[in-house]
Amino acid sequence: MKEKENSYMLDDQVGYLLRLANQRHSALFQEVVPLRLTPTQFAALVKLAELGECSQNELGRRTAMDVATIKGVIERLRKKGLVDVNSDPNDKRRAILSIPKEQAKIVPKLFEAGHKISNLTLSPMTAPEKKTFLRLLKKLR
Amino acid sequence: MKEKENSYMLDDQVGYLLRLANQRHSALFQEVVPLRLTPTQFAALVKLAELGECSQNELGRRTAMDVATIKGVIERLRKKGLVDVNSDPNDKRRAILSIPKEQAKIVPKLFEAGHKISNLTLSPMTAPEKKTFLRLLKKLR
DNA sequence: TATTAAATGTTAGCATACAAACGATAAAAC
DNA sequence: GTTTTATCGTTTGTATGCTAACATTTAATA
Repeated sequence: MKEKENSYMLDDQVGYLLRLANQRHSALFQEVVPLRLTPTQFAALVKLAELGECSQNELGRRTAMDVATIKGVIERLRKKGLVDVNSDPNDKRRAILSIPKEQAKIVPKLFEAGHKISNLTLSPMTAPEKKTFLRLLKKLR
Repeated sequence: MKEKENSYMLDDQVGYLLRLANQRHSALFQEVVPLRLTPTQFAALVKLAELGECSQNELGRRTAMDVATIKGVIERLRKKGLVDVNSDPNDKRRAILSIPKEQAKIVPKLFEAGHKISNLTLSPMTAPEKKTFLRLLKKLR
């Protein structure tokens, strides 16, 4: 059975609903996250914490950010003192990123905030719904 | 049972997955949509087609766009000749938006493209999965 | 009626997000 | 060993998306 193409319900379309869900998440994120981090800054930081050290391009790939996007994100994190940037002596193209030792203690706080934000975002769902939703959402990568 | 807060899997978090799903949708959108419309330009246009005439602020509310965002979107649509902007004689604050008569014929093409994009975006899912996913996604508004 | 409050649209600033083009460097192919 | 290709990072341009402050106009209230 084919859809009628003389009608279109914007409010039922997956793209529109994804935008709304993102808006919801971003608003909750902002209320909970420490240090006024943005979602992308947060993603870059926790992934860098996971990897330990990493080049800028690789961190971008691991967090699904364009080279131009990760560049700006790292620059703002650097200004906040949350990321160190050093040049790789073995590869003059590379910039090696790391979290300064003095800032290591914030990582557990980021994890805690992250869990809280995820729970808040999914709070309109029951436990089995959350599980189903995340499973299906992962298909859209 | 409480989550361990000494670990955090970015790739399993709803916010990150929503960003990835949005990226997927945007890429497909761009391949299919006519006139190089962006997702927000598209949303504003089809909602305006649905409403017939509308003030700028109301169109923003109906498409979940901030006043500053809808302002820029309408300005770009106006430059493309896809939206007319006229001042309301009964309310000097208002700008009345409409789709020019010469452009009315593009609306069915937008609907067709919109259906195609939604189908492509959800193509990794089975029919029942699509239904479940959209039902759950609507809870995150 | 005068004051207050609310709605509409504008502008500026910050932060993604992506495309495209570029120089420098390193790796692969010949 | 030289040429070709690929990778890394930078810069520019366009388009959201939000906050905040603002002027104008309209509606509500005292």
